[in-house]
Amino acid sequence: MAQAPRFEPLPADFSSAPAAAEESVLALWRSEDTFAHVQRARAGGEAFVFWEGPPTANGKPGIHHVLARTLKDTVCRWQSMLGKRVERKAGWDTHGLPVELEVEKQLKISGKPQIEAFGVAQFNAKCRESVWTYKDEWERLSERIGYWLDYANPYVTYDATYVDSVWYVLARMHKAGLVYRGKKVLPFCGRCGTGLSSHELGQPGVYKDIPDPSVYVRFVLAQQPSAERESLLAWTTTPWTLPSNVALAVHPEREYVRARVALPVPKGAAKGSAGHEILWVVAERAKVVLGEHEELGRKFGRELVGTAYVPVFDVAVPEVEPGAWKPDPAGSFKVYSAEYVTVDDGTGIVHQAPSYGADDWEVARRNRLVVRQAVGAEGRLLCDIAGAPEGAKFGPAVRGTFFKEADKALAKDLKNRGLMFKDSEETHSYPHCWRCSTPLFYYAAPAWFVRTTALKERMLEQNRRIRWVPGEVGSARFGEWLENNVDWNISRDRYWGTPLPFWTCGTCEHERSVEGAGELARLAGKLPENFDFHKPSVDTITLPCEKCGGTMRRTNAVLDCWFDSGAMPYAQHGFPHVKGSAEKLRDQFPASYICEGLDQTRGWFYTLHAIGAFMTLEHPELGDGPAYSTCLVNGLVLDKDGVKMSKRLGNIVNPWEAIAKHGVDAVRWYLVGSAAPWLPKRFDPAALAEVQRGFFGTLANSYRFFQEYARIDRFDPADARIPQVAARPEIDRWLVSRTQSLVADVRRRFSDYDLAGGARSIETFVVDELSNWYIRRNRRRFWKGDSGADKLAAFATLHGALRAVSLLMAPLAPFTAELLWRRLEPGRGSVHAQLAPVADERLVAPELERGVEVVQRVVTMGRALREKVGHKVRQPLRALHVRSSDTAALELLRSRFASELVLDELNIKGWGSLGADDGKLCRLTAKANFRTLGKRVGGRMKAVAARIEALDPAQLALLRAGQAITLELEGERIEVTPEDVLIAVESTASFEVETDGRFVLWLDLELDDALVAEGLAREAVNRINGLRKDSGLAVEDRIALELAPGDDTLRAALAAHEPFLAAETLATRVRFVAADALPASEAWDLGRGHTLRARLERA
RNA sequence: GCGCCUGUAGCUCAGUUGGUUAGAGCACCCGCCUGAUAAGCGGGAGGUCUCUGGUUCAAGUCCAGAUAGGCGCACCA
Repeated sequence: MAQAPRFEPLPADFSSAPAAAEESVLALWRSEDTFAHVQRARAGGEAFVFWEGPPTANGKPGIHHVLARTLKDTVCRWQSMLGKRVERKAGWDTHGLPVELEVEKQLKISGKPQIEAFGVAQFNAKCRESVWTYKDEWERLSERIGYWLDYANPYVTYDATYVDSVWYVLARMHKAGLVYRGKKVLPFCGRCGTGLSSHELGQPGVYKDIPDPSVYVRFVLAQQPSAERESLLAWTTTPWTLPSNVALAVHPEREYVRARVALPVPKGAAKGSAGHEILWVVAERAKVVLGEHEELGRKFGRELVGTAYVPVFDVAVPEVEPGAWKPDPAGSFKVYSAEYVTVDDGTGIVHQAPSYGADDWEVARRNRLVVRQAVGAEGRLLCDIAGAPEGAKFGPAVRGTFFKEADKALAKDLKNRGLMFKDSEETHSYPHCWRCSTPLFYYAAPAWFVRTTALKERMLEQNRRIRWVPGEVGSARFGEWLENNVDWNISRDRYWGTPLPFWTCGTCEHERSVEGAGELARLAGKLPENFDFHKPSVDTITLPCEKCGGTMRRTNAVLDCWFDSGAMPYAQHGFPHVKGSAEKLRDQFPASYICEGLDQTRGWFYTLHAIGAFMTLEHPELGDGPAYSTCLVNGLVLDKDGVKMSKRLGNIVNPWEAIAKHGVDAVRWYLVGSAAPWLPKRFDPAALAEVQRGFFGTLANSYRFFQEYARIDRFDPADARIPQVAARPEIDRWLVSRTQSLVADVRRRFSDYDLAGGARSIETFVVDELSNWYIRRNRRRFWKGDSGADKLAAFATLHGALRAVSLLMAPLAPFTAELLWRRLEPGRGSVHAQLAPVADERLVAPELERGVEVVQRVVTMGRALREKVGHKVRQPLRALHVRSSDTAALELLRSRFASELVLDELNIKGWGSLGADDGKLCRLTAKANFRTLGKRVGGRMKAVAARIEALDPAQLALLRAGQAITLELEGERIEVTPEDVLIAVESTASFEVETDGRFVLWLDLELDDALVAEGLAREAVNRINGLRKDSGLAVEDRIALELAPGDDTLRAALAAHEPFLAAETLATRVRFVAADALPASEAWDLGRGHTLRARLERA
């Protein structure tokens, strides 16, 4: 016979210091290389494709990363346990502004001129280093939280093979006609000197409320029709755009009023004493903007078109070539019509600065207006406009002033010159650069675009095939985003990024794309030694123009780094340039599952989707579906008061601290199990402690219990003498049945991405059913001396349940599961290499599960009743009486199994009466079963319900006997079956009962001498065992006991129950001595006036 | 302004296709147990299911509106 396994105890400090135990698991995984082993074991499995959204390693990971990574890890582990091959390639996002910004900070430089001065090559070298600042921290945390990822072979977005691949994607898009170069008004960051894409504008924290000026400016008519000065009144919140003004716009179909308004007067002077002026505003706004005024006339907007006015600033502002049209200087400083003008605020007259607004740009294009730029790409004035008055706290609006800072000086200047009608401040939400926080401005700059609008329908259609969890993120949020899709600005006038693979000819403007380093080498003749894709070396490569023979130079820009990460499905394999990458891509596309934060809707979720929509067209072998088929979205992690974590508030939870204190399994379990993943989550350390204690503590105790006795008895799960499940006692079959139900439930939920639901199911099972019911009920079976079939059955049942739990919890709590599994199944390797259990339907016993439910219900009521009547459970009582209308439940209670459970739990000698109704102590009441009847009788439900409540006992008896009865209602006959009537019992007794409508319970409270004696014996056992514990005895220590009862009744009672007493206290010898023989010991009060002294020693 | 989500006990959350008396954990109060023991268990108290209206025989659940919070979109001339 094989050696029985030694069930090792859990680490002694598992409950008090779980982190140490987890570290030991990590050490084991490291030494065994468990991850690699599991991956090898699944090498032949069907692929479950997971893509890791690449983090940037130049920032520290936080607690929200623990949530996201746990969700990723749990699903991957689960799928792996389903036998799937789950490749888990790590990835790093290494390009882009955030990196450059970090390096600028490091070098204590700021802005493009300083970078250029520092040297682009050196700057990019610094960037390449900087991206790894926190790589170790990321890897350490990922390892510590059990996030299994292949960090040995990550994809890195700056790697040559990666860039080579991204070039391929871009070049294919270019060849498909989807890439174009345009001049567009874009949100622009002056500090970074580059435009932002619309999804960068969607990053959290971009829109911030800041005070903006709100100014009403007079545009004085060039032709003054009367002696009183006449102006068009325009409103703006961006005075800095006024020097670049070239036109005004009005709505053609709106009415504008010519209003006579009193000029402002000094305090105390009569209104109008300073004279009047005439102002034009849209009719709807006249009252609000002008206040008291005299209406002199009205004109439609279209009638105002062509009206000329005097420029507000008489300075030479640089003009720029719009490119798309030839400007006509004669058109400047006139009124034009534009449909977009609204009357919700302002004056209905909109000042036009084409370079700084998309709508303005469009008006300028249609009317061939001149484009003036007083503010350049750095966000600073390109010429002197206005000085600051003496003593002003603000500076002048001179060349070099940052646009936001020019506002005050300009406003002051307008005021001094009498052109300011009204001047105030309003708080607006204003966009800021998502990384450097500089206020953005809209600016017309040349940029490269991907015509994603051409893919809109395809993206919408493919989106409908993605399973979003939760669904509304896809249907509403993402869908809406796609509906409003605009072309993707992929160019950034920066340094550290994938260079755009587009070359243009200086002579004939011919433009071409390059698919990768190979093609570049072919076109250029050869590439320099150690060719690097990055700036500046790539810019040294020129190509001969295939059209005119001129010289083609690469466009200066680099790629939006979001494109990098969106291209990871292809570039992580180096597709198509790396050998074998085509096969690899086909195997690993589309993703079965991705999971990131809600903020990625416009980030990675979009870029993957958009590029996927194109690549699946280019490469039909990739299928016609979306790039990913399931997307699990997780919400924000807030602090315990529901406040967003921020450095400023100091409420950031350090993941390391939480992990050190409670162990990462508790953190994982809490984060995933406490609520749906997409809901904002509060991180409450107190709740975390509760998870650790309540669930993990109980589970550990359950294992400890098993382990202790299994070891003593050398239990072997492979023992041939273990009875088949069918031959085990009911309570065992019950737990086996519940175990199977749990397996089925968790399988369904985990496979359905309902991780929280699965966690809850496991937790309920462990705490309520396994620990609090099964183990508590069956403790004695494990203690008893013999090693017979019953004991083996108990061991096997408990072992099976713990085994199932360790397997089911493995994806979510990988450490604890491993600790348990390795002890329960020594020599079988890692729990993570196992296949998930499959429920055995044949072992599910619904009648037993129902029976235990009934038992638990009656026991709970019985305990409440005992409490009510003041008899503690130690005092045995003669009988328990039960009344119920539920005949099936009564039948269950009568079974030996249930009877034993109930009577033992409640310490009662036997059933008193167990019946439906004796007509005296309780009464039956009937209620309609709305669920079954409702559908059938519909509108007559109320009447039927009333009739059922009024049924007489004879009819109830019929129903209880299983017969249907017929009700007459307004001439109609309604058949009522037993199922349609819910019969409840109600007590009519004058003494204490416990009832819940289903059962009525009462106790036989009469105590005879025998019951009292037994109660006393139990009291004695209780005290003696307390003493045992206080004396520091081990559980299996035998004792010699000396008892000194205070009176003869007690002496007789204890003597009568001596075998019981001895057995319960493990006394090998019990000796009764005189009361004064044990003077040193404490006298216990056993109640009813009895006292007892005792002494014990180890036998 | 528009869209989505959330609002259930003091706190954190469950609540299946509408159906009898809305549940759990924590905290609180009162007990119990003591061979899992620096654990464990039971009982009690605690709810106008945010509000209003509607559909329905029946609404925490469906519909409409309001309200509060969150997230997103748009506008911000």
